Amino acid sequence: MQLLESGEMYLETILILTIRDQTVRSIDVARYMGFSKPSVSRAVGRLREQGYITVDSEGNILLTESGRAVAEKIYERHRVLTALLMRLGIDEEIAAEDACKIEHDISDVTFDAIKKHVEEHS
Amino acid sequence: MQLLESGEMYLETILILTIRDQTVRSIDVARYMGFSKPSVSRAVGRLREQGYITVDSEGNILLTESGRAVAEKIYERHRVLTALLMRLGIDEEIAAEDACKIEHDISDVTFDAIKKHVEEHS
DNA sequence: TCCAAAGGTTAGACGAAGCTAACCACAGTG
DNA sequence: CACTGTGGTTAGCTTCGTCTAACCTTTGGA
Repeated sequence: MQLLESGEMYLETILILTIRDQTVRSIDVARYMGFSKPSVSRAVGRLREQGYITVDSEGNILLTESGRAVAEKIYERHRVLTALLMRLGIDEEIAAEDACKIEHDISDVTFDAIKKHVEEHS
Repeated sequence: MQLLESGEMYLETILILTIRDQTVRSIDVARYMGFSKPSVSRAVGRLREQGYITVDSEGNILLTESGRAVAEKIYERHRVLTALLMRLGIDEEIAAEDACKIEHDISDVTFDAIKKHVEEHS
C-alpha cells in the first residue's frame, strides 16, 4: 500500500499544475505527463484511495495534507537536483530529465547531504 | 530489445563476480543479488539472446564484448557515484545503495560532468 | 432540440520482472 | 547401484503501470 515512484510523479505533477493553473483535472495531468486518460484515471483512483488526493464534484484534484507533503518533497528534490546538475554545466533540459529520475531513488540522508552541499557552495 | 535497468544490474553483477571469483554461474548471481534461481535463469537467457553474455558447457557465464562494455560502464558509474556521495559525508553502505539506483538513471552527459567534477576536486 | 465534443471510467490486454512449485540432469558417496 | 545434493529450467502466478477500445455523462452550440 506504499507509494511507488509512479505515484510520486503523479503527485509532483499535480502540485506543479496546481501552482501553474490553480486547478487540475485528470485530463490536465494526462496531457502534461503524456499518458492516456485511463492510465491517469486509474492512478488518480489509487491516490484517492490512499488518501493523497481528493477529487471534488467538478473533477478538480486537490492534494491532501499527506499528498502535498510528498509532492513538495519530490518537487524540492527536483529543483535542488536540477540546480546542482546545471551548476556542473549540464543543459537545463537534460538536467531536469535526469533530476526527475534521481529524485525518486535517493534516500533522505543522501538528499539532505546534497542539499547541504549545494547551499554551502552557493 | 534494448537493455533495461535490470539487465544492467545483472551485467554489473556478473562483472563484479568475475573479478572476485574468476568464474560465475547463474547460482552465484542469484545468491549475490538475492534473487531466485528461475529469475536469474530467465535473465541469463535474455542476456544471452541479446548477445551480452555467453554460457559455456560448464554453465560459466562470460561477458561478450558488448556485455563487458555495458558492465564496465555501469560499474564505473557505481564507483564514481559512491565515492562522490561518501565525500559528502554519507555512510558507505547508504552511498553504495543510492549510487546503485542513480547509476542506471543518468544520461552520459550528466555522468561525464559528475566524473569531471569529482576528478577536479580530488 | 438534438447532436457532438469533452472529460471520465470500465474492461481487457500487454510487457517487465519478480516469485514458487516442480521437474530434470548430473556427480559424488554410502 | 541407488540416493542425495547441486545447479538449471519450465510452467504458471503476481504486481505494477502502461495501453486501446468502448462506453457513459454532461454541456453547449447550430
